[in-house]
Amino acid sequence: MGSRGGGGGERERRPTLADVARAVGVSVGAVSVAINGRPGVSDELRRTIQETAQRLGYSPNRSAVALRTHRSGLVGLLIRNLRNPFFLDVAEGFERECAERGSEVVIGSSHYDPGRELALVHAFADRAVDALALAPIGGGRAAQAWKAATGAPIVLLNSVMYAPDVAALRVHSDGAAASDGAVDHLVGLGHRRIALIEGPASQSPDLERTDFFLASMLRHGLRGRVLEAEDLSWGAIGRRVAADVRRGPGRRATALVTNSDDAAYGVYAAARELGLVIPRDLSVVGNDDLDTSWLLDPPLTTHHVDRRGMGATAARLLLDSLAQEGDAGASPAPHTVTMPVALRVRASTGPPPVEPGAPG
Amino acid sequence: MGSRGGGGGERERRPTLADVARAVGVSVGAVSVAINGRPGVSDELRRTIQETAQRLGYSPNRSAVALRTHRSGLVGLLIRNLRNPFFLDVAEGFERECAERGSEVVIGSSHYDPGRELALVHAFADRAVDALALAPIGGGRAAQAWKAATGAPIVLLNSVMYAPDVAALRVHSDGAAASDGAVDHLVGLGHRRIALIEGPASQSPDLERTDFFLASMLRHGLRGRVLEAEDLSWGAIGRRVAADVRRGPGRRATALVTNSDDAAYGVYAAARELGLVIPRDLSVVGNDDLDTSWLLDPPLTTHHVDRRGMGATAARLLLDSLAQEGDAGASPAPHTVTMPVALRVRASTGPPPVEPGAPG
DNA sequence: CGGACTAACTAAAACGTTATAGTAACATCC
DNA sequence: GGATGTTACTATAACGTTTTAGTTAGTCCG
Repeated sequence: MGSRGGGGGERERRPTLADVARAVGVSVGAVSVAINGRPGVSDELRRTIQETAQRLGYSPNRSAVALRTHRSGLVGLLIRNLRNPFFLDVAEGFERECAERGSEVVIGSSHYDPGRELALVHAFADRAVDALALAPIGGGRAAQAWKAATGAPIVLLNSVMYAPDVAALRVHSDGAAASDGAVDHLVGLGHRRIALIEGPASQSPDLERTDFFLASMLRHGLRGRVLEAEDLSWGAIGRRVAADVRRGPGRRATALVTNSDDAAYGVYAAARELGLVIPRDLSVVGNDDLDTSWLLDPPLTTHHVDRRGMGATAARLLLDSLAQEGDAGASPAPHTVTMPVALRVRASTGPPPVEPGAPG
Repeated sequence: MGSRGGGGGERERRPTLADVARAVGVSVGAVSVAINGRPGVSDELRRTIQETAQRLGYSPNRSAVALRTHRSGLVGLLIRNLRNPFFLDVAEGFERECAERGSEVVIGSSHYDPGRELALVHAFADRAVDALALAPIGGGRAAQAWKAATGAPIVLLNSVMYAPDVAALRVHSDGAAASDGAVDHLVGLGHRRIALIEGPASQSPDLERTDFFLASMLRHGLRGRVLEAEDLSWGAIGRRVAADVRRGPGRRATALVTNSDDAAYGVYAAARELGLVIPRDLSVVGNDDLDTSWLLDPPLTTHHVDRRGMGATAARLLLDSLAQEGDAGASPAPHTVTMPVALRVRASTGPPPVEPGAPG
């Protein structure tokens, strides 16, 4: 029954380098060198050693390796919220790529709390985590703290303006193109009063998104409005939308742009409660193209971006940078990758409602 | 500018126990004992040491601790697919609970590949991962491998019948109740030809779900059908549904039960392509109550379960079991927690279509 | 006052690797 | 034929902890 604890049978020690060495009759150094494929042993001995290791079921103790080499084979993924479906897909791509290259990923969620974010960065540093992918929240001390504590590579996700002084890799979707795409589409349909839904500045490092939106509006000679919700929960978004609707028919926004499909879902929920019909009363543009978005009622107009590719790219940048680290002195230039976006026009956008007393 | 690599300034070594010991003028043993709050130093010295450690910015090297104690402070979470929104919420609850108790979580995705699942189990074991939460795929060697390699605690998620011989903790939602709830509801609406959509047996360890479904049907004197899709992707589900629909009006199922909301979404997608209107032509019951499910067109009838609570429960069981391990010899009894489910009746279910030539 | 006990520490041995310095054997070369 | 390498190894010192076995000093007690 192989019970554990109590008076049960003792768990046998897992084999170590020393066990393999003893079995073959050589020194542990030779075994280490042979197994890691470094030069220094004859081909024949290497083969013997590898066979014996296999036979004994040897596999290296990663804690010992990490202690000795300061490399843990762990890559950190620090995101704001595990439940965000956007980062889920990113995480999927990230994990896949890491797995392929022999790294495990340790995941942390900041829950939008700067203190927790910083604590996780230090926890990762204590663990000798080799590299970090960070979707930061506002403030911006985390990336610096990581660099200061470890000097190891870091990639920032979807945060163009964040911590510009930190030598970081960056991967983000093309925010300017997405903004232009959404605004051009809505203006083309006849909308003039268009608003962007945002969370509080402190929670979002994608502040440039707001700038992009205002710029896109300006190109059409329009002044964009920004509706700042307390946070990005559906409830908070709903309250903010309701407040805008109370401004009345001639003043409320006829179209809402969001920075994520998830936020757009919040608008859907609010519209349902307010008795507004999308798109007859209100047009909505999302951003992410989550799988479920075309099953919604109505299907959501949104920007598609290759989220999994984004995660994989982030992992690739990180691991490449890690591999280069030992090489020639030159530190690799901080690299930025911009992922293209594509507007998917669906049924959540239409012409604005005709207003009483309006011309035509 | 603190550049890295090249000829840049050297990163200074992070302080160790020895540094603190030197600063205070005591032995490293004393410092270790003082910092970990174990008895053996005077209160005064303890205070001095802790202050000095704080001042120097000391924090323990987890690799060294892990090497020495065989405890890494890491908990493994091994799921089938990161993109599954169900396990996302579970992961969220799990991560939160672990974080609160000072463990980091290292995440792995089997991608429904038994080989990869097994490889990850061994990778976790090499890392001295303290405990494992596993959402296994069919076959069932992974849990055994974990026990054999580590003897450490394991909790199985939503897999009642899986590896019954392994002394594991188990957390799952109440499959029998969910099955009864769905079938009773549909039969109450007048349905008689009800089918369950399933993936291939090899991919799903929730095989008891099928049994539950057949039993629920039998209680009404009905014979349930099981539609087995090649896998649980929307495409595969769509093909299986299309095949059933081709059986013709008098023979095809009028209602479909799924084991997940995600699978139900696949049915929605298929219905849309086949020109079937839900619920007029086909009723659908999901299982999970994902956030998006009530925004769908039409809102999905489904079973709600506290997914985050499920993850938190799993973490709690695991960490409690870990804490007990050192204690009295008695190994804690394998514990099973069944999470209650609640049917949310929405608009995806209605009376079956009236069939030509049927009585009434 | 001397033996037994406790409290508060120190010294040193692990834990399982990797890396460095050393050694023995053997070829190379002027 | 001795200096000079090269090759294939061995022995051993780290890495930063925890833990075990001492060591010293102080207390208690008869």
